[in-house]
Amino acid sequence: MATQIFIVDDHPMVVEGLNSLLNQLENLEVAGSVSNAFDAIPFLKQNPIDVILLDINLPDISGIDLCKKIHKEFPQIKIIGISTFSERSYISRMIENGASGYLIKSASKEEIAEAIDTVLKDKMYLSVSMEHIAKPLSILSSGHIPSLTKREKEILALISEGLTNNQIAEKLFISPLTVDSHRKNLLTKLNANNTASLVRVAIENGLI
Amino acid sequence: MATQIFIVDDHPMVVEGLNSLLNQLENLEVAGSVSNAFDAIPFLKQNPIDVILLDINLPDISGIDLCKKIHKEFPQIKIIGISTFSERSYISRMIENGASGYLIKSASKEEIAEAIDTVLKDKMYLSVSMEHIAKPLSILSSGHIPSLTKREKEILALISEGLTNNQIAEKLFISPLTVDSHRKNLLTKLNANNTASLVRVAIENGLI
DNA sequence: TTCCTTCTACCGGAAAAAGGGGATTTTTTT
DNA sequence: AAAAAAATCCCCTTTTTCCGGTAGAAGGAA
Repeated sequence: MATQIFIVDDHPMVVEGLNSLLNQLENLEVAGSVSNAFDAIPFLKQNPIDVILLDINLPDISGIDLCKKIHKEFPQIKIIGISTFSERSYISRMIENGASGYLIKSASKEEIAEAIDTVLKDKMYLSVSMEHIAKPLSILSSGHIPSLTKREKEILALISEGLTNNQIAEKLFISPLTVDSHRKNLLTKLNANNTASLVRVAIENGLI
Repeated sequence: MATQIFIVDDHPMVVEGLNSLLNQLENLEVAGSVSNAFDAIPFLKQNPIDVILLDINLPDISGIDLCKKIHKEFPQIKIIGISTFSERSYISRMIENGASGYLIKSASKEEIAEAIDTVLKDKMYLSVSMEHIAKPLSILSSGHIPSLTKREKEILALISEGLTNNQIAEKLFISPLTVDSHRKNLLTKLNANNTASLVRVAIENGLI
């Protein structure tokens, strides 16, 4: 029996495109598609699926969370994340949550076929197109997304809004020196050398 | 003769999807598609096109610039911008540069058909799906998008990468004082009070 | 209870940025 | 050629951030 593919993506254009591209390939069959996370689980309970192509940005819950859920309930199903390159920061988190690979939306038919092939062999597939991207993610490449504490996230958000240490201190009823300490920790954790790169890295990694 | 459609998008999945969706509609014909800005103009010189579906994120030059170029050279051609909702900040600039409408990638077949229909009647089409988007754009809603000069964009990018005025000056072979002048102009133009908000606003508005 | 993390707070000095000017040259447009 | 826009450079002062530490208090986990 042909490999059963399931598509989870809320962009009709993309679903239609994947359908059309996959139909040109041998030994594959698109068993179905849904446009949100909510409908995905029931479908999987009813149908024997081999590979899921899962968009990272979904309207209801994030692709990351859905990925985790699917991987827990259906560990035999291979998951390939799909994203546009602007959301590349999510990728490593997908992998951490059970995905076996990812494709960016500019992937060619051949790359899609290769990705499916690779994950079916229990290997990890990483889109080569990724390498075309000019600036690789500093943090992504180093492997781990730094975990920030509640307070740090709070202060990071205020920094990105343009508040100074003094203004933040006033707002949070703490000493400006404390804010400065948090700021220093943020710079270290996100591997930034100043406020500018701090904000950029934070936004790129979805921390804000 | 059927309405001639031209697609400019670097995501094969999307191109394939649009092709497939548009073929289901009457009185339309997809005359061709290219995956970058460079190939777009030559194609337009050779083929009589009515409507262009133009992705905002292209590998070579930005969709905005291409939009401007096409509108200048082929003013009779209607342009519909395409973007995912995360890039919604570009939309108003597309409109300012000659686009007649935009669609987000989660648009349905019916919306796409309506968009094409609308722009052919010399009207503006704005995707209704847009209204579901949670936070409206600060600058978009306030009406005007600041236009930055080449040098300003260049310096803005370097600032966001964490370079100081001195480092930027060295890199561009200009005086640090000049860099500082540009920096001050950037702060004014983007209505930011410091580097942090400068970088945030810049990223939110797709300036980086 | 001890360990660990988080949040808190401090010092001193150096470096960078912000604010508010002014002014000349180069490039582009009309 | 004239006007407008962009890019260049400079001064001064104040504010803010960066860097290098150190260290106590609160709270949860082992």
